[in-house]
Amino acid sequence: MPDENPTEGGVVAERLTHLFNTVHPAGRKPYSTAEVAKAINEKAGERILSPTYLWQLKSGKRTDPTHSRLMALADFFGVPVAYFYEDDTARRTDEQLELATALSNPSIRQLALAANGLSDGTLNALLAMIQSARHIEGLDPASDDGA
Amino acid sequence: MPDENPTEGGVVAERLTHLFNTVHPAGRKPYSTAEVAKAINEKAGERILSPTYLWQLKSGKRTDPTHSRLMALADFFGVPVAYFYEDDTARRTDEQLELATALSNPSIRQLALAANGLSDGTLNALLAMIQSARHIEGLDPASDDGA
DNA sequence: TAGTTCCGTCAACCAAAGTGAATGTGAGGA
DNA sequence: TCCTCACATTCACTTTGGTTGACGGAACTA
Repeated sequence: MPDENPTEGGVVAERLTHLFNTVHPAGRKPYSTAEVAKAINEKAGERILSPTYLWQLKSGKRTDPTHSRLMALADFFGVPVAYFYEDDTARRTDEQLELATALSNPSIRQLALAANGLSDGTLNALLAMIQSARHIEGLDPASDDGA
Repeated sequence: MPDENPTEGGVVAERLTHLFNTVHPAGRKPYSTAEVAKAINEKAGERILSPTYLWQLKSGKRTDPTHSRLMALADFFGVPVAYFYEDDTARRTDEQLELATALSNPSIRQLALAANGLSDGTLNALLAMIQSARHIEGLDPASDDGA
């Protein structure tokens, strides 16, 4: 039988795809499966998974990985293991994912920490400044899908 | 032959054995593997694992179960999945998420997100501005404990 | 246009996870 | 003593997680 159903086929696939699309250094296109596999293996110092298998997981051909491999993946993307299976963990994590990648830039982390405690008025003024800077540098307006 | 080498079979076996020994209704002897397997399968409404396999995990003959099975076991014994592994991975990701939640001020979130992708020069300029704003508003200079 | 490289995709294969059925053993019970 | 029941243990077998190697297409270069 042709398995078309994307939700039944695998939550893991869905979440993984989402991670690939969203978690990557700014100004860079998404990681390839080969890159991620290589990074994971090198960090671990042993072979954890192959590029092909990672692709199979991502595309739903394989659905239920060994816990140790899932841990390695979660670690790489900086999400808790439960992200791949539990809905509200995923939702909460997603909200923080974009912020977390932004904060992987040391300058931005510094910025955020420095801004902590400032009055709302000042924060708004700063935000306005940043928005025009984005415009000047030819970036998209920052998405503000506030909770 | 005396007790098997406890490290040989892996952490999972050790933890699982401990759970079998300690987690059971008072005034009752420990669950048998068959009991646990049956309980898990009945609760799930489908076959998750066999008694034999559970015993193999417990005794270290099998070491790296599928994540879904591990979840079922953790659920039965009422422990988090991470319990079965020496999970400093989990601890590290948790810390990461803490940083994100710590910055729960929506304005600062917005600020950080908007700043994402800006050039280093602009970021430095912004940081300088923020620093003087702190001064003006009578706040301490932002601590910059790097790393 | 041809050569190179990287990537996603696929199919055949291998190894390890997971099962079923049989054997051994000790505790009751008639 | 013999039977039986519940459990741990073992092993040959099946299933599926995971790998290897190859192919075609897109992007870059000469």
